[in-house]
Amino acid sequence: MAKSNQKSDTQLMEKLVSLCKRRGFIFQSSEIYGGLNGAWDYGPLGVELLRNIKDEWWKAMTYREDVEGLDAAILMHPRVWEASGHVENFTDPMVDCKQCKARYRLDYVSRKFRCSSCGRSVNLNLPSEVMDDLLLQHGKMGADAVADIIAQYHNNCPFCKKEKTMVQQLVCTNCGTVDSFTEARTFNLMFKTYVGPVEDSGAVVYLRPETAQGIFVNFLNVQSASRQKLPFGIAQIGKAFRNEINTKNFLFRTREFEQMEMQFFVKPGTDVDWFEYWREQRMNWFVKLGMPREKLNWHQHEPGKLAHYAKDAYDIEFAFPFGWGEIEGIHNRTNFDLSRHEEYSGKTMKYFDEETKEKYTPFIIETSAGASRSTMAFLVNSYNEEEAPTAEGGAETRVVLKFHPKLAPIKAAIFPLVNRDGMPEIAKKIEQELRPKMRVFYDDSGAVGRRYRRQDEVGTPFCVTVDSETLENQTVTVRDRDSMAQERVGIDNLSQYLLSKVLS
RNA sequence: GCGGGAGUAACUCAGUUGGUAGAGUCACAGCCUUCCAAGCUGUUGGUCGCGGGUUCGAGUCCCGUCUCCCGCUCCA
Repeated sequence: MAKSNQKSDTQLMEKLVSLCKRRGFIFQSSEIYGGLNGAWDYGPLGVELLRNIKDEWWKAMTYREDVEGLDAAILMHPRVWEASGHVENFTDPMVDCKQCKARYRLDYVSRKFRCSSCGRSVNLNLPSEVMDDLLLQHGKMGADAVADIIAQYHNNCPFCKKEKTMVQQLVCTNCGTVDSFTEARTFNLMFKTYVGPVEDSGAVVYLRPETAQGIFVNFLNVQSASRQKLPFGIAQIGKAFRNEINTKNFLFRTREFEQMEMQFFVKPGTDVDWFEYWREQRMNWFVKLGMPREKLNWHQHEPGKLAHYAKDAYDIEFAFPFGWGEIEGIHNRTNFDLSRHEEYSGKTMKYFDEETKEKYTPFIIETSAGASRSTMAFLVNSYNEEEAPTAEGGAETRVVLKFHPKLAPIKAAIFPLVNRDGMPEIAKKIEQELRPKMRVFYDDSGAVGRRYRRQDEVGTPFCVTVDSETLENQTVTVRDRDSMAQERVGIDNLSQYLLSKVLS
């Protein structure tokens, strides 16, 4: 993001957040109690938008012969998260330098050993688990206790030969200050809770930090129940939870969020081709729903920075006002997950290929989209302010959310032009006819121009108006949100007309 | 977690040296209106984020805390 646009970008976000609250898209969680950090509620229009996005995803991903649906429980056996690596890798001990306020992951802090007697420094070789433990104990254990542990491996100082004098020192790589760190604090990003009324460690379970594991552990259940052959996928939409250190940017980084994930199981060796296939599919999905390609970006994870499970990984990023932000990840997870679950559960996760008579552990191509993040991206993308003519011939700013009709919370609004001559009655009848077929809104208050603008602000693609001509020939005007152009349509054809526009 | 900014009606914001809390918009009920908001009349709506303290008296001063925004940091 260019610096010069920073202020207007911030203003854009503020206007959007304000509109979201005022019109019932997004509210802050527990607002009357002062709010809960990083949690948001979807209001009447927000939930429609979110549902529409999820529906479009579900149709695109599961209305095909090679993908099945699933809805796994949020609570899973705790061993799942040991197998997945989340217990081990989702924990980051962090320290802050008291001198320069820099924050580090503890394992990135440089360290040396020093003799507390003669003061000379030396490199020591200790078993790695001892090294790790010493780091974790930093600040919590006295120098003597540290010296005792080191003495089990190096009893004497190599220089002055005194016993039990070696202590560790942590060096800030930013300001060079020695031992100025806060106590190590661990942030496990998984929320913990307890099964049953007793809070003992045997009953600990986690709120899932991703929906994917529910798919992996059900791989063979789904495969056999649906009689699918490889390659095939399993799709799931659901909430996930991460105890983020910092939440940020409205819906972008929250502690509770919703994922739309599809895990595609393939024969090893075919994974690279499927990876490319799904990348293309997923990018197209966003474009078809109205996102300009130039507002979307591929970000490839650097080979050295890939997650522990991944062979290749691309993110689809959207141009948010605060910069590029990931809205979906397409990852080649290899056979890591199934192999680990096989190891930890003792149950086979292998697939038997009837045709080639081979038995193997499938590779997995993951498409993992954020439903919450996508909702925010679609909101940002749809927000427009434009000059619109007024009745007096002047110009006013028109705020309009240009949602794709499939995503719009309200599909059509119905107005009587004026509240007399039988127009309200006809308009009411039209409303009742349309309501079972799509989300509609009836409005008869104020001038019709005001009603149009109100609908623009929530992204309603069509406004139907009953006027005096309706009384003569049974036609109404249908006003297009984006062009503001009107077209006369017969009441008989109205439902068909709108449905064809809304569904295509 | 650090630094900076902010929090007063549903929204955007005023609020003087500490002295009974305001405006516009929105909403609602009418009136008027024959196609692109801000005509008329009336009405609803605020423990000034929350909790302490100072004071005869706090939206205003002090302390703490929560939340939001920006920048760092972090983001298996």
